[in-house]
Amino acid sequence: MTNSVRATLGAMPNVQARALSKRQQLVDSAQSLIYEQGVHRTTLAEVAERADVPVGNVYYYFKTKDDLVDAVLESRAAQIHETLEGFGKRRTPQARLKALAHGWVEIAETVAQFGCPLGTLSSELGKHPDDMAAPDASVFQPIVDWIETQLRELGRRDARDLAFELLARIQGGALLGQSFRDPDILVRQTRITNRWIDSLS
Amino acid sequence: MTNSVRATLGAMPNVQARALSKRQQLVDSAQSLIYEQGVHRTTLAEVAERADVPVGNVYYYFKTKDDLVDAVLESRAAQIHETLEGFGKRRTPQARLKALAHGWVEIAETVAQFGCPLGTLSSELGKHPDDMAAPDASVFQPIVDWIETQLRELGRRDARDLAFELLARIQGGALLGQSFRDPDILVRQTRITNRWIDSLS
DNA sequence: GTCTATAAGATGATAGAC
DNA sequence: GTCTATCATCTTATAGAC
Repeated sequence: MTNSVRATLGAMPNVQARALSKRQQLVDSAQSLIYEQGVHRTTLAEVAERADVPVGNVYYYFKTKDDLVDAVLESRAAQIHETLEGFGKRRTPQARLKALAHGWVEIAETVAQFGCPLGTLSSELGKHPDDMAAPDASVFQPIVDWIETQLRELGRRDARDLAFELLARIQGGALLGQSFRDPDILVRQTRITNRWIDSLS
Repeated sequence: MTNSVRATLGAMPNVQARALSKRQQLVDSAQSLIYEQGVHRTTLAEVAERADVPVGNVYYYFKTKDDLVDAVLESRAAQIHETLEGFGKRRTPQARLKALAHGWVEIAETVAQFGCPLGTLSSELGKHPDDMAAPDASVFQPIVDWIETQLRELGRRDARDLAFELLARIQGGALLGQSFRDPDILVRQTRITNRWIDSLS
C-alpha cells in the first residue's frame, strides 16, 4: 500500500492511515444498525452516536439519508466480492459451494436474531419505490453469478436454475431460522443442502 | 349465525351486517399498506386515509400503533387458517402440498414487487425487540405444522425437516423473485419443488 | 360512537460559527 | 474540515366537542 492518491468509489476524504476515516466509521455504524433494526427504524442520530460523530456532521459526508444507505449497499457489495474471492482457494466446485453455504452457518446465531444481513436488507429495500427500477442491482446478483459459474464447471446445463435453487434454500433457511428464533433450523437445512450439492454430478 | 352476543378477540364494536366495520376497514387498510411499504414506513395517517376514517379516530379502535400491527397479525393468522383448511378438499398429501406451493405462484407478480406477504412481515418484525420473546408466535408456525402433517401421512419419519425444507424453498424463491424483480424465478423454483414433492415416497 | 384540533416528541436536513 | 444550534416537518397520541 503506497501513500499515493488512489481512486475510490464516490467522493471520499483523504484516507487516514492511523484510523478509519470518519466516513467509513459512519458507513460501518449505519450498516450494523440497519442490520439490527432495519433501514427505517434507524435514525441518523443513532448512526452518528455509534460512529462517535456529531449528528449534524453526517451531512458533510452524505447529502441525504438515502445516500448513506447507498454507501452501505456499496460496502456490502465489496464484502461480498471479497468473500467470494476468498472461496477461490478451494479445489473443487463442490467445496467452493459448501464453503459459501457454511458462511451462513457460521453466523447462524446472529441470523436467528436479525435474519440474513443480505436477505433482510434486500427484502426491506425491495419495497422502496426508489428501488423499483433496479432489477440487476440486487445484492444477490454477484452471488448467483458466482454459484452459476461453479455449477457450469460441474458441467450442469441447468446451472442458472440450480444456482437460484441453492441460494433459495439458504435464504429460506435463514428466514425460517429468524422467524422461529432457532439457529438449528438453518444448520439442519444447510446439512441437507450439502448433501444436495454432493448429489450434483 | 344468530344475533346473540358473541365472544370476539379483543374489544370489538358491534358488527355491522351491511358493511365492514370501521375497525375491519382499518385492519385491512393497515395490512395492505404494511405489505406494500413495511411497518415502519406506514403511518397512521395513511392507514386512516385508505380506510376512509379520520386520523384521530384510529385511537378509538386501537390504543397504539403496535396494537394495530397486532391486529394485522391476527388477521393474517386467520387468513392462513382458512387457506390451509381449503386445501383439505384435495385427496392426496402431495396434491395438498402442491396446492400450497401454487398459492404463491398465483401471486407471483405481486411477490416480485413487494415480496411474500408473510415472509417480509416476519422478516421486519423479527428485528423488533418486542418480538424477541415470541418464538412460537411465528406466522409460519401453523404452515409448518400443516406441512408436517401431510408429510407424516406420506409416512415420512423426517417430516419436520422436510416441512422446513419445503417452506424454505418457497420463501427463498419468493425472496429472490422480489430481489430480482422477476416473477419467473418463483415460478421456476416452484416447478422444481413440485418435482421434489412427487419424489417423496 | 364519531370527529376536530392540537399537543408532544422525534427526525431529516440546513445555516453558520470556529 | 469539524461542530453547535436550530428549523421545518412528520408522526404518534390525547383532549374534548358534537
